[in-house]
Amino acid sequence: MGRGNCQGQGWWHGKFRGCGYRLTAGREAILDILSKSEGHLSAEDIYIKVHPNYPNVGLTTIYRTLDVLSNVGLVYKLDFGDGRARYELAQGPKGAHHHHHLVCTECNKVFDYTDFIDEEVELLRETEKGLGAKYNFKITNHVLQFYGLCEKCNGRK
Amino acid sequence: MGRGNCQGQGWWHGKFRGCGYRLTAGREAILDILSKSEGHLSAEDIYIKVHPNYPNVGLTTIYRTLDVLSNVGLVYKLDFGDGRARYELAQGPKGAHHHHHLVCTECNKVFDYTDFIDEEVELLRETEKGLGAKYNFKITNHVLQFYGLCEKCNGRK
DNA sequence: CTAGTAATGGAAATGATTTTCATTAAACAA
DNA sequence: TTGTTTAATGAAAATCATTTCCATTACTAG
Ligand SMILES: [Mn+2]
Ligand SMILES: [Mn+2]
Ligand SMILES: [Zn+2]
Ligand SMILES: [Zn+2]
Repeated sequence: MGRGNCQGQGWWHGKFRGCGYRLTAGREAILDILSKSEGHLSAEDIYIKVHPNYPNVGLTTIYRTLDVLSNVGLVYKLDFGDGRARYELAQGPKGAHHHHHLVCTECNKVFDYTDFIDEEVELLRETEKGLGAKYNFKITNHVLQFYGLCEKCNGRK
Repeated sequence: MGRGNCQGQGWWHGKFRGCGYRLTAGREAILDILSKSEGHLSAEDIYIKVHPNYPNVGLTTIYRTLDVLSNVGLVYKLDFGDGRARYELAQGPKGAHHHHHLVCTECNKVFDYTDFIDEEVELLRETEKGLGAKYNFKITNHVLQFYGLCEKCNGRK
């Protein structure tokens, strides 16, 4: 990374710096990996991908950075029930790419899908409104995931 | 499955035995606690409640039994994102009591709700069908949870 | 450039859950 | 009832993702 140049790098600079966080090499490396990979990486996945280029970025920093990034809203922390958190970029250069997840309980592959998103979002919004009113609950987010067997694993039985 | 009930036993006796599992004191104690408590107990919660009456039932057995029970379909294993699994009876003597969850991210209380269940279930079924067809995915279950601040925690800000 | 302090990495700690293994006790046939 | 089979059990040790500690480093404003 060239020193002294704080502008014109990644598209996330503005948002990141705007929240009062320092922009370090390790953090950029992590964002870089996340933006170049197909989502759903675990902390260790990221560590393994970052390490060759930044051997001095430790796993601890990966965890800490992912925490910061998800607080800032740049990444989503996902839980597919396999005992380790997964992370994906909340938005790309073009903006948010809203999707939901289909998880294979056999091979643990995760599939993004956007079909039905509109109806889902519509119902979820309505439900949130209704529940919020009835229970005086201020809903901030939700989790909707489908689990099952992917084509490959289903055929293999 | 389904086999004659032995008299004087819990309502789960038939289902449990029908699956080829032995019915032990520890297992009955755990089912008993689950059926008498308002759901969402962690393994340790259950251990603490079972221990006074069955001091010789260890935490290991609690975990093992909960695993068996959820395989048999008698309990649901729930994950509210606080790092420990929670368990609730899948059905009472009267049958299934389908509900969804509202989780307070501040005090970690979990609220059951049945409102909107019909619309939710309808949409979920439709989505499952559509996704199953499009991705050749055999969907077996789903998770839908809302997170936010309960009345108390929201007011306290 | 320098002071102030956020960020870092490696080691140790944490904590829920699982595994190991010797022992106990359901289930069932005799 | 009694004996046989083998599932179930408890205590301790192991796992393993994530967090905490703490001494050191390095962004950044001034
Ligand atoms: Mn995704
Ligand atoms: Mn519940
Ligand atoms: Zn699969
Ligand atoms: Zn609350």
